[in-house]
Amino acid sequence: MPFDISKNTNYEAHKTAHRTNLCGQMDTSFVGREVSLCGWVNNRRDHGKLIFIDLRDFTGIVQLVFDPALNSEAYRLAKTCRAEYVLKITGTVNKRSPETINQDLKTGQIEVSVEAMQVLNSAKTPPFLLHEREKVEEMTRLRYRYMDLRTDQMQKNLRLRHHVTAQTRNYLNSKGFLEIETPILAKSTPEGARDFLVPSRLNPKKFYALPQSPQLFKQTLMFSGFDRVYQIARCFRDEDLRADRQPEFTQIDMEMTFVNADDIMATIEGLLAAVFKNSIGIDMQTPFEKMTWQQSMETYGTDKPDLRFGLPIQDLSSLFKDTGFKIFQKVLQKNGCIKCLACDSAHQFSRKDLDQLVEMAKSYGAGGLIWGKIDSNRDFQSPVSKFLGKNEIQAMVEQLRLKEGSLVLIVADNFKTTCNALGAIRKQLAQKLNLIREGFKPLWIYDFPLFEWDQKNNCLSPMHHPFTSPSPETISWLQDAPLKVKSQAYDIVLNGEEIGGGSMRIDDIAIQKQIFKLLNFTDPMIEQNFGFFIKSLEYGIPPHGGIALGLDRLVMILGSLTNIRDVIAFPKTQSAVCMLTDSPSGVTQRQLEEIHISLKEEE
RNA sequence: GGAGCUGUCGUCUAGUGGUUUAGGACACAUGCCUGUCACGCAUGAGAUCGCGGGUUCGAAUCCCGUCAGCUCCGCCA
Repeated sequence: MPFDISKNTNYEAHKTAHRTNLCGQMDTSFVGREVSLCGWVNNRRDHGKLIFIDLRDFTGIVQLVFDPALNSEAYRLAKTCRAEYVLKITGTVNKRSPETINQDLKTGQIEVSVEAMQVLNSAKTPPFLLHEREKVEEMTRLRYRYMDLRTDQMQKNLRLRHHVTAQTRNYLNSKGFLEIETPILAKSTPEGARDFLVPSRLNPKKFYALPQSPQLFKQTLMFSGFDRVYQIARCFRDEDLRADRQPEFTQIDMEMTFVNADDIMATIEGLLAAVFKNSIGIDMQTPFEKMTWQQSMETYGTDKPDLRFGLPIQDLSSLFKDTGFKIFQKVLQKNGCIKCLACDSAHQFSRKDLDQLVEMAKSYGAGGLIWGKIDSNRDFQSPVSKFLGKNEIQAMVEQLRLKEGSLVLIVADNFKTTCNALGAIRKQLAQKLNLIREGFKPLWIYDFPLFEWDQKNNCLSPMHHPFTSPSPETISWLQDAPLKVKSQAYDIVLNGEEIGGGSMRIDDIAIQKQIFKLLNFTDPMIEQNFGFFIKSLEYGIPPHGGIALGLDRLVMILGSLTNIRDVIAFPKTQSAVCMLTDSPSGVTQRQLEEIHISLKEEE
């Protein structure tokens, strides 16, 4: 069930000098009582001698009635009211006559006959109708964010977000966690995303960096004996934006001492179960499903699979190992693989649809996409069928259990590209065929490779971060075959979104140094960037690990939304601009001089 | 860095080379209305079609460029 504002409001607490109650609170239990209410004019209906105003606050809408016979002054004022005027009224709650009850309104059983009114503020005509938010272009809503935020939807989203952070604090506090803040003006590090830099006025030519995450600080707090800490931490990464990525975002960031990965996962499962139960009333099954990285890539083509539908990727490499089909031959010679998706309802896919899927595969770097349909003669109708042997087709039909009307989509390329392309197409098919079931499907992905190969720089790079502990089972490969080493890292995935990730950390200085070496960090570089950290490892540090949840994404999923801008009060556009404040913007010459910066002329 | 989609009164949109003086709905203004509830009725105001070039007798419409928004690839330890 969706988040309900009324169930999460302490009405008594909102009593003030101006008002006795809230609008959405009004029901038949108030009949006969005099109340004072404050709010905005949602709508005015002027019948000449009788005026209705729908008064709105964050809890809902209540109908006010203005009758000149009751109070001519209030009636006269009501005539002048327009949408979004701010009112304070005092009146009596009356039961509506049966024929005037509005079933669509929570407060529709009653209305307030206004005896006194004060217009606290007037308003210009709003730039868009609040109840038409869904239709209004996002650009307009972001420009007038203060109006957008008045809408039911945004009120609900941000109140849900608050509820999630409140629940998080409650839960973690009860488990012995301390909330400790770490610096926002932090240190730039060479690894990972681009840093946002902040020049230092007091230290010419030097820069702080905004933290990409509080990683090293929270580990350091473990070294200091705080045992377990968390933080609702703002993080900054100067990378391109997406529907689920903003340059500044919020993590529920935590770290624990004397634990193993299972302890951390159990803690997160408890936290998420509490959050789901208390915010949207969903009971989550714990423990969550777990899957190795390898299995996830093989089966779903991604490390963040959406388990609300099946449609597994299947491997055809061995089936085609002796094929005469040149494309497959070449791929297999280069240690690539042949994988496919198979589904029913081939008739739903026009030639145009299939061409689009081919384009999609190409956009993910695949050489192409081979498609084929099983027709009524159980033949494989495909542009490439003439290149395939009869027995190969027969074997494929059997392995994939194809029947009339089956559609097969094959990608042959290197492992990563094949998975990537088919993973994306799998999601596309599920959407088109309406296979995505309602509900929430969390799972853990674990057993990640410790490193991946960076093609561009021709070196190893950490899959998670350089402080991730190798798994004991594979650590012996570190020197000779580092790409075979698995890490003690884990991601939590929900409905196809990565909502968090963490790891057990390295607590052995020798291993930490070895990893830095493997990553091609030179000694001076280590000293300069992680000097304090390496040094601290020498002073007795406990085994520790942690995790960070993406709060924005979590709330987005809880609210059944499709972009995180809708759960952020003041988000930025795809070009990282704030449409409300028009940041970023230029600064004065004087400001620049103070921070020892001169600007290059535009080329 | 790349691909795709979008841009017309305040808002949402119709319009795909010529009866377009750019139409409608909602919002807005004025007036009427005692039971409406995204009230109703009447009248009115409101857009040189994101911006700049080009093609054409003629451009909101076609072409090129550019800007902005969105989705995606790359990127995001």
